[in-house]
Amino acid sequence: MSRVSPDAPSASTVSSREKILDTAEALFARSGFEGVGLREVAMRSGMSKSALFHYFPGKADLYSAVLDRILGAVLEGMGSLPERGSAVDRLKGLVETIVDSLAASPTRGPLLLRSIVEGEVLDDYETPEADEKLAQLFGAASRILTEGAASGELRSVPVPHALQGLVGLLVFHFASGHFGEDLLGGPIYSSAEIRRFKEFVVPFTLNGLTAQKIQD
Amino acid sequence: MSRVSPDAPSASTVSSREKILDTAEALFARSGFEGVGLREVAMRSGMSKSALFHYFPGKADLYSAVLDRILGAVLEGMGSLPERGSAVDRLKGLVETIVDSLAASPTRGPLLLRSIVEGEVLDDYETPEADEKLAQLFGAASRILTEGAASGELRSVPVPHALQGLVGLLVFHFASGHFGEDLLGGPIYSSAEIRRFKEFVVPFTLNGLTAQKIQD
DNA sequence: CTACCGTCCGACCGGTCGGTCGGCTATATT
DNA sequence: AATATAGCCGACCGACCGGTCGGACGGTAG
Repeated sequence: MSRVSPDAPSASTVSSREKILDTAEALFARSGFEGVGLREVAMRSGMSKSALFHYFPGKADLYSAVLDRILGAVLEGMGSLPERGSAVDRLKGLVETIVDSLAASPTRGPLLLRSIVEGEVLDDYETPEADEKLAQLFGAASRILTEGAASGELRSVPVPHALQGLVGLLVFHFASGHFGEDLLGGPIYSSAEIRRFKEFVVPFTLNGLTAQKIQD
Repeated sequence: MSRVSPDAPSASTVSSREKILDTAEALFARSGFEGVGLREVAMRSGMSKSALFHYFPGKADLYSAVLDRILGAVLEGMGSLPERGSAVDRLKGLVETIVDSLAASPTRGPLLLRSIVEGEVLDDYETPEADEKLAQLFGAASRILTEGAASGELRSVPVPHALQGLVGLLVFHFASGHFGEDLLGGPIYSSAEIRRFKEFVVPFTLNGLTAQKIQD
């Protein structure tokens, strides 16, 4: 037994499994959990539905795997963020990094937002892995907010509300689909639009969270 | 012929139709368009599925009617807002009014957000009535932003981005379900939480959009 | 050569989907 | 009394759902 990993799969397994994940990510992002049929996932992955069940025990597990992969990608992007320094700078870096992660693939925002909104009826895909990643993500963000408030750099706002506001601002923008494109008058995932969005959302967030007096 | 309206329905018609709308609104908000079966809507409305088709030609029409009713309610709440005065005050009034409208029923936020996210695959329920109401809503909001920017009261931000940010901030909060309740540590639709949310989101929005200099 | 195992398939299962159809009943009109 | 109409129902349709099952195929190890 010379295998390094106890479950190292063959090359074709890897490609098939990843192909399924890619396909499922795109479809789940577009149509949601209930709106996607495993037949379509399998067909677009170039295999039969039975083969799909060879890699994932069921639809919910497939969804979980997709969600977990996205959370991992977002978290990975946050890995290089500095842990110390000006809270404003760190907050700016956090927002820009999350925007970059969401902008990297047009499926991430929609899928994340759907997973939240659809979470009411589907607690199935709440895996420990995803929970852990989510906790890390929010932990890093809330650390910036609390430390910034302690140093007086940021306004003292309720951290949970600020976190939820950030999610709403950032994730929704990339999940708004036709609605957003109608409003903005063009594609959301063009590099120009991503730049414009950053130019709006970074100052908006910083202005909203920094300690400033309204001159009246 | 003493009827005032040419299609004035009987009392039972009104109650049945409204019962269907109420039931459908709750179910669509929880499970989305694809996740709701007309059998369940009919059963919970106290009638057979066939009777449901007597009132609505199809599932998409039912969804459209639900959506239109919600947009009408939000728009109605905005009717008493002043058209003149300080842009900051008007913006504050707008945000608080929208929050009140969304907080009035726990189905409105989820349904609105879902209708946006699911809009990719379902352009069916884009009725002229809903489009008109949406245009009025955004028109009122964008008027505040442009006039405020012209008078120097507000920062000069791209209006579409600001509108989309507002939608993300406000609608997402009330549509975040279990996710939001876990984050906030309690129910979203309690009067205490609604007050806390206002206390966060109003200054956050005003600080984000008013013209202030970051002292550095 | 044989036995095994990962990969994949077609056929099938019970069940649910949105939607249709013909007909029943009660009320209102003529 | 006869007719029309609104409101409602049970039965049914073809399509699709997630999931199961037995087996085919090919590479690899003994």
